Amino acid sequence: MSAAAGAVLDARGGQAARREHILDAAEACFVRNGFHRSTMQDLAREAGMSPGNIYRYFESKEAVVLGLADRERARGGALVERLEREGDRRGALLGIIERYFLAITRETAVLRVEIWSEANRNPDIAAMVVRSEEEARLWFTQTLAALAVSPACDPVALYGAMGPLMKGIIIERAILPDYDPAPSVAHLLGLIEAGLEGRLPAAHGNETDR
Amino acid sequence: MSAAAGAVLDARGGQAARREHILDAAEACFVRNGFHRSTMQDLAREAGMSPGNIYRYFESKEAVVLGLADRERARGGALVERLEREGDRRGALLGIIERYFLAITRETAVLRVEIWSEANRNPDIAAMVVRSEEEARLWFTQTLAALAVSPACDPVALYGAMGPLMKGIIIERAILPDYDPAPSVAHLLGLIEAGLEGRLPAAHGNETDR
Amino acid sequence: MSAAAGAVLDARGGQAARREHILDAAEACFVRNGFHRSTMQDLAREAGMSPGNIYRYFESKEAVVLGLADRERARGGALVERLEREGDRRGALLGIIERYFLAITRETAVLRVEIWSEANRNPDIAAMVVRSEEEARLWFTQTLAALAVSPACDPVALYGAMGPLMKGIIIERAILPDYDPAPSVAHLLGLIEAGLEGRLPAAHGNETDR
Amino acid sequence: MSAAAGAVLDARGGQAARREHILDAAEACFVRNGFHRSTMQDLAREAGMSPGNIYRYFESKEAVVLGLADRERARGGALVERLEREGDRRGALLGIIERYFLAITRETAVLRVEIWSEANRNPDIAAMVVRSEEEARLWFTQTLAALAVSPACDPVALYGAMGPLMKGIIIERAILPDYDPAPSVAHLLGLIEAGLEGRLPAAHGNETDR
DNA sequence: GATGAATGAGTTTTCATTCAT
DNA sequence: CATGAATGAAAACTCATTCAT
Repeated sequence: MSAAAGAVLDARGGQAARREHILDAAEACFVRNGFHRSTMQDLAREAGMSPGNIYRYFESKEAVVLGLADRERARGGALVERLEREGDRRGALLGIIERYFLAITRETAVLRVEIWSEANRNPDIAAMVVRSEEEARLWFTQTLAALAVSPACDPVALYGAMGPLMKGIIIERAILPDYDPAPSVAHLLGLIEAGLEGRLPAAHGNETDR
Repeated sequence: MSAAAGAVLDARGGQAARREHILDAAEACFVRNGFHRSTMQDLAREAGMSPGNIYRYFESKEAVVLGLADRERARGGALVERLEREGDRRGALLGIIERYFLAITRETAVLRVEIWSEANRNPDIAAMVVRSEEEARLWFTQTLAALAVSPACDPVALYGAMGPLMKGIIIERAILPDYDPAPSVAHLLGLIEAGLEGRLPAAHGNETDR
Repeated sequence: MSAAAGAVLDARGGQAARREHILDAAEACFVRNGFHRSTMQDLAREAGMSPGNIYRYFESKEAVVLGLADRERARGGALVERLEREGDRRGALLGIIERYFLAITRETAVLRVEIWSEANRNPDIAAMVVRSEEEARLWFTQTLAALAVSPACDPVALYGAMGPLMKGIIIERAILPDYDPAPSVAHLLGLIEAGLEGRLPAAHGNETDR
Repeated sequence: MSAAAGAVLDARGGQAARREHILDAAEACFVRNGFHRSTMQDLAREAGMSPGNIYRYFESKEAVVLGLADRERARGGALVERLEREGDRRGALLGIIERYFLAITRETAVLRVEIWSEANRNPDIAAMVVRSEEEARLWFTQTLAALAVSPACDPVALYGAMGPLMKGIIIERAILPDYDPAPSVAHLLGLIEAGLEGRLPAAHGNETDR
């Protein structure tokens, strides 16, 4: 808040830091009250700045959600990068699952549902969500391919099985007050294990064929 | 659902039929634009009536969403009942999965995401979602228990594995333009099959224990 | 409610009786919630009839208030007439004061305030109020003149002193929860007594002359 | 109240001055059309600002009326204080009567009736009115006690006689187009004079006892 | 006559966005 | 740069009034 501190922020990366700060505030507000029940005044109060000032960093309220969705996406990428730098691919895979599913906070889950819901009406958000999904799919299939221990392993099919399960864990975390993700995560890990070994418990006789 | 039935209901249906009619309109609007971008004017136009008239049937806009969530819940129960009357338990289980997951429309999926999201800020909706989940859990575990072909079958654990998967299918249907639920449904059926036989591909060594 | 009873009402004085019935309902509603917080639906429910039907007897909601104000006025006249038929002028004067001030109900007082307030914005009501005041003034001055026991009695000046006092009693009855009108009524009677005897405690040296 | 003072307040007055400004506008509107026929748009136009801006200073339309009632109450207290500072108690008493009854404007009277009427349905207003009455009662009885010239003076009884008279003057000012309060005020002064001397023309034989 | 469902203009209130300071 | 007062265009909701039955 001091003039000196402000000057420092302004000089180098001030713009970006301010955006981050606003996104933090927005995240807190959106998790608490959802996107549509949070006003720009709320964000401003939470961020400790004036409403008008937010518009110096984001074109509109919608742009804030978009920024939030994008940050979530980028954070996933950054975590992956860090985990891969720190260890092997298997560790990265397990780390991602640990962080994004086993240890997911209700806040994160709620925010994700909020973004998915917003994608239904905001094409920019929808595009961001699709891009995010695409990046995840790409990384997972590549990682699974690299970790395969059997030529019968089909990374694409495996990720096809993992995808809904992962999203479902997030939903349950968001909507069920006492949900414990541990069993589902264990199931997810079992699924991965089986898939990497090429024995994905798959389709068999599909009884609901039309 | 047929045009004829609709006409009969409209002609002399009274209070309940009007509510249904409004809920149909609301569903169309909410799927198209989401809850918060749909105005009461929109609903009224879609329903072919005046805005004020909607308030004869629903106390508020929130009550419309709640009514929609409740109708979805009740429809599930009704479908279950019909399927059980028409055939055996296995048929009912497969029928539910066919209808709610394999053949799910994007509209239904979007509406579901909308309701889940709304549960984050509307306690009435949250209660309705929890109730709905509870009813589903109860029916599935009972049905699975009845269909078990091995004493090792654990219906509660099995439903714990199925739950996120089912919700994830709905999410993917809602957010991914070209999503085909068939593979995931096949996976779900395989999971059920295995679970009923008591060979649920379970926890094993949990590698992400903290 | 029976067809026969309805027919009887219709044949003779039905119109007037229905108006009275509606005015009763309106009075109850207006006392409870005031004119502006009472809806035509409220009146209809209270009157046990449909909203639309009220419009067969009153042109508009405003006409109902006007009708109520007029009925209050007419009732005063009728009471006066009855009292004068039953006894002497002094008895009539005391009877009016007993009924309209000593034994005034909170409901009546509230209704009166409601009408006075409505006169501020509805010219028809204002005219009715003025007419009502005029009739009262006329009757009181004539009666006071007839009852005078001294040639020094000035009925006009006396009524000028009584008027505000009487209205003030009504106001206090309406706005003060535990108001007891007895002392003020006693004062009013003392004032009349003195006035009739020509010793009205009047102006003396007016210290606030401008 | 002077144009100069108003300008000063407007220029750099902040929150409180803006509230005053809005209350002035509200007063004008309410006197002209009554509370229920004045819209927030009307207030805004009269105040020379946007409707939304009023809500920065008042929570709701009801809060505006409450603010107005409170300002009237406070103004009375302030006038009393000023008069007492400027002169003796007798002067204060006469000054209040001069200002609030002899020189009362139709606007003030109408506003008062509006507030009394509103008290019938708004509990906050009712509480404010009761509080206001209580303050008046307290000040008058204390002042009368101090001014008593005879041990027989009963300030409580005296105020009991004055109260309705004072309110009645306001009513007549509000509802009678050509009302001149002078005679009634003279009567009021006579009453006070008599009361202070302990010869209140009181109850005597109450002829309407039941 | 009577009903009550329906209308739709009008009202309060909110809030994203702007802009003078 | 930053503020926060101000805007004004919606939006939810109400209710006097109408009219098909």
